[in-house]
Amino acid sequence: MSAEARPAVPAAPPLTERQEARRRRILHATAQLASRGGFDAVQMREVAEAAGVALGTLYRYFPSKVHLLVATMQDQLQHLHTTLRKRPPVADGAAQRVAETLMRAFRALQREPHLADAMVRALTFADRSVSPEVDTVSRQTTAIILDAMGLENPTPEQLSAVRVIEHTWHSALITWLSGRASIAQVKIDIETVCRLIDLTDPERRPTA
Amino acid sequence: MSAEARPAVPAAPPLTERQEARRRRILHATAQLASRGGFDAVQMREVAEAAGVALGTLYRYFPSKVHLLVATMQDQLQHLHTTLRKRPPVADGAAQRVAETLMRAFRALQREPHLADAMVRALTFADRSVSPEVDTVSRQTTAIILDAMGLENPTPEQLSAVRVIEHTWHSALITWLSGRASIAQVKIDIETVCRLIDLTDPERRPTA
DNA sequence: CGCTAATCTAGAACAAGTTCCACACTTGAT
DNA sequence: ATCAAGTGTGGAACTTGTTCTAGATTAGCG
Repeated sequence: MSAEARPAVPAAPPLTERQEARRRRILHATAQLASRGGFDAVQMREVAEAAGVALGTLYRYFPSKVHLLVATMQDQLQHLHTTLRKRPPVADGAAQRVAETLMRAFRALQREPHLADAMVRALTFADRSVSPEVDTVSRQTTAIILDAMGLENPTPEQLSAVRVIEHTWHSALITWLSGRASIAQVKIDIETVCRLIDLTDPERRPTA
Repeated sequence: MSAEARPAVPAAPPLTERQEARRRRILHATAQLASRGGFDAVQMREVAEAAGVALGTLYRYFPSKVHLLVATMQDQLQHLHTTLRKRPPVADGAAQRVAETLMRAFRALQREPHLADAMVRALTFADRSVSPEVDTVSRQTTAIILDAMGLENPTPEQLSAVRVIEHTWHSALITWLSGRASIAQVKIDIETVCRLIDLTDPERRPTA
């Protein structure tokens, strides 16, 4: 139960400089290819070639295509989080700030819809073998949302709301990526779900 | 905008009896295999063999593995909806009834977790070429939820809430299937998102 | 420096989704 | 009954993710 235990990731062995460079080249090539044609355009052989690395090496660094794309998403989320920290949302009220933050993220994704496709599809297609990595993405997303809310010690109720917001975020992205929902529709869904934040704000409705 | 247009599905050509039987055998074989080992266990060659049909024929009926599994989901949802109509939820309040309905569906899925895995993974992995079919699933789900709410003429606001509930439903299922969330966690998420229903009930908060 | 273990490389091999092809069988219209 | 078009069959072939192997390279260490 404690946050100490890290059973699945005992410790990433420290990488040499060349290895770090390889890893970076791989992720870069992946993002490049993904930006072109989405999930299908990320072909392991091509990634390996573009990164100047043997196929076997690629698989040593990332044990599957999904691992590779989830790692790419971690990378992108990192950037996003940094950017957001520099320019926090300005809206009034936690709900509005979260909605603003997610809409900003959404606009960033719209600039590279194919890349978004590759990352999100990988994320939801991931099976148990990728759970630790997907979990990291989930924690990053949670951190971004909590940041936007400006909370230090969220209540369990608020954490539930955040979970539901993440669910909606992922699923709404999918419907948009597969052309079943418009940008406007996604916006409405995000705003709708963000209402849950006010609903679970102990300031407003003290212990319901 | 009108609900009349059906651009992508001009009209399914009527199937002969033998064809209907083939289709049924295919779907049955699919559900069977999926129940065993989930998405990966549904192998097109095996489905074809189990259904007593040539591989090419299988592909004539369902143009991809994802199409096949989404069709399976349509089938299962049909069953579920029929069952639910016979025994509607009994809880007080729209939100409670929807939560009850979804939890019932969730328990049904728990009985065949591998089948659930196959169907849900296919659903979220589906690309644009499967949009019409996925949309059908979405409409079925919407119908089930609206039934539970007991609504004839939902407001746009209520429809938004329903959309968000569907998002949460799908995404929560995925986190459960990939072992990142417990059954209890899914329950909490469902109950949390269902609160949106009360929030958008014009009876309770007349035009906010 | 010289050795050993780990890492990389090139490429073959394998697995499963998908496509193709040549031929057999229904079916429906004449 | 017969012919043409459409449908189904069996199986090969192609694609791309993944695994495996044998031989170079590299890194750390005495």
